Amino acid sequence: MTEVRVRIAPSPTGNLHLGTARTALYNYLFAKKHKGKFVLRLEDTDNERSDEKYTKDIIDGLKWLGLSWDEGCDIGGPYPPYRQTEKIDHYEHIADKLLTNGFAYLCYATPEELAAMKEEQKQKGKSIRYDNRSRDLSDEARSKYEAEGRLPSFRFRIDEPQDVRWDDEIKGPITVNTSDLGGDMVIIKSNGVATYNFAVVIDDIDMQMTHVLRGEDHIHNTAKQLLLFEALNCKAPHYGHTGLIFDSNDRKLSKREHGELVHIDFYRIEGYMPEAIVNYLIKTSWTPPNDWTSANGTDEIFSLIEAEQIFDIKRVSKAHARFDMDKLNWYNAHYLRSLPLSTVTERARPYLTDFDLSECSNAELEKLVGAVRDGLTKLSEIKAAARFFFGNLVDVPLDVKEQVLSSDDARKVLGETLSSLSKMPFEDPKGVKHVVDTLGKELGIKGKNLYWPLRAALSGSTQGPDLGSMMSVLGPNKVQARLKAALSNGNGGSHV
RNA sequence: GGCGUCGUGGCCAAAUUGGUUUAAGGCACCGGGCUUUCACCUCGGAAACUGGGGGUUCGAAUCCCCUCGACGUCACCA
Repeated sequence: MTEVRVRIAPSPTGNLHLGTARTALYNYLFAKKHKGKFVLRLEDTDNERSDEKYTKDIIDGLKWLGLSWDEGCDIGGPYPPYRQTEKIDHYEHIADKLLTNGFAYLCYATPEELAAMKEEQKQKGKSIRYDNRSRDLSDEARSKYEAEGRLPSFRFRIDEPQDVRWDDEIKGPITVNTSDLGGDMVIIKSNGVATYNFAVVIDDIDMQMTHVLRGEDHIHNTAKQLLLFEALNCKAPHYGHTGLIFDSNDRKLSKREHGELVHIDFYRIEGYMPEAIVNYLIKTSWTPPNDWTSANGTDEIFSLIEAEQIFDIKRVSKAHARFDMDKLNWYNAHYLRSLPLSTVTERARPYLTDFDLSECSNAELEKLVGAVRDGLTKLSEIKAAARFFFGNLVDVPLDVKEQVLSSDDARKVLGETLSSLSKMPFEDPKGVKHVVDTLGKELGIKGKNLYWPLRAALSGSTQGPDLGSMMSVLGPNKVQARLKAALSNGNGGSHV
């Protein structure tokens, strides 16, 4: 059996898109599952829109997700080049061959003429297509056009009608009639550059691809490409087409309509865990085998590694995927609190640049992150959640002061806690909490009346992580300072 | 418009590929427990006659026909 070879072939005309990432994931998983090779190829023949910065974003994004490839435009491999602009001549050379075999011909129609033709077809209510007008140009006509200085494009003959069929890895049998392909297709543009459909076929041949998994917006391209494989007398790869990703209104996810929401980088910046994105993206259109449960005891949560073992292209849904931010958030919250604390802490650092991190050791920072991570859905929220920790004192809003700190009971709680500080095992959250509880019992104060004054005095808010962890994180010095401050101006001072 | 693909609770989706499924599970939602609130965790609940209509069959979400809807595609973009 030949080795499985698949690829992701983005065009660097924009940042890494959610859909591209999902397709990359499926290809990657397919390769891993079959112990094959995964290739990253750049389809950059559109020199108008291509940009190096997009190439960087795409590569960085794929790596961030945890994907790696065996061959690619950045690392090379046995079938170079992996960038279409570096093999323009090669495409033209193959096109020449098609020309001499009669599979292709030169077309001298100008963009204006083609536009006029389409306009006319539109007027008549006919479907828009190329009318194959240059198929059998006489030598005289050709010389005349040449003399006019017209630059020809290469067109590939598409005989019609004729059914093109293939057994799609995801959708099952698909049939497309050549009459619906829009007429003879351009394979080399008049500027000498290969079109997408032509370059892809040559590349897939050169790189010996065995499977092509991509979005269903390529179904008609597949028909065209299959014809090209035939003309080139090469074995075509197997194809699989996934449904596209839509929003809740059945609109395709697009930069135009959804802005940054379609870019992987947006999620990285917002503080989503790559593990969550990967898990979510894979799960949107694919379900693990029925009898499988992950180490987590569920078939919802799984890692890339786990997916590599059990991925089966046949279980990719035929239907469209729907982007569901709630579910993504659920995944992210899950990973935020189940990933190793050290990992989350490292990833949290960039979000805490407002604070003076030299103030705390790495161990203290981990403790802090550990205390607040349960309440987060994404890391960008940690700035607000962790604010209470930094600085010796804390700002207590006036209304909180009045409502929570001004009563006699509140002052009693603060005062007693202050004098019990020496009894508190600060390294142990539960122990600290226990001391507070005991104290409450002695004072005959419990519930909110007991906890809220402490919360307010220590963090400026009545909400937040568990009181014990909070005090433990703050440590004796800050706790003492803040309790004192609250006690000294609990009746109205507005400064810290 | 032509051609193509898809259609199971509010959303995603399973159903050993026609047979104990009185249609899994997750998200969201609602309620109980745990908790100082929120959250986390945990337990439970409500929610679909499988787009609609016909067939075939002892039996259909699964097969056939019709119909509706959504989306894709009809470039010298990729």
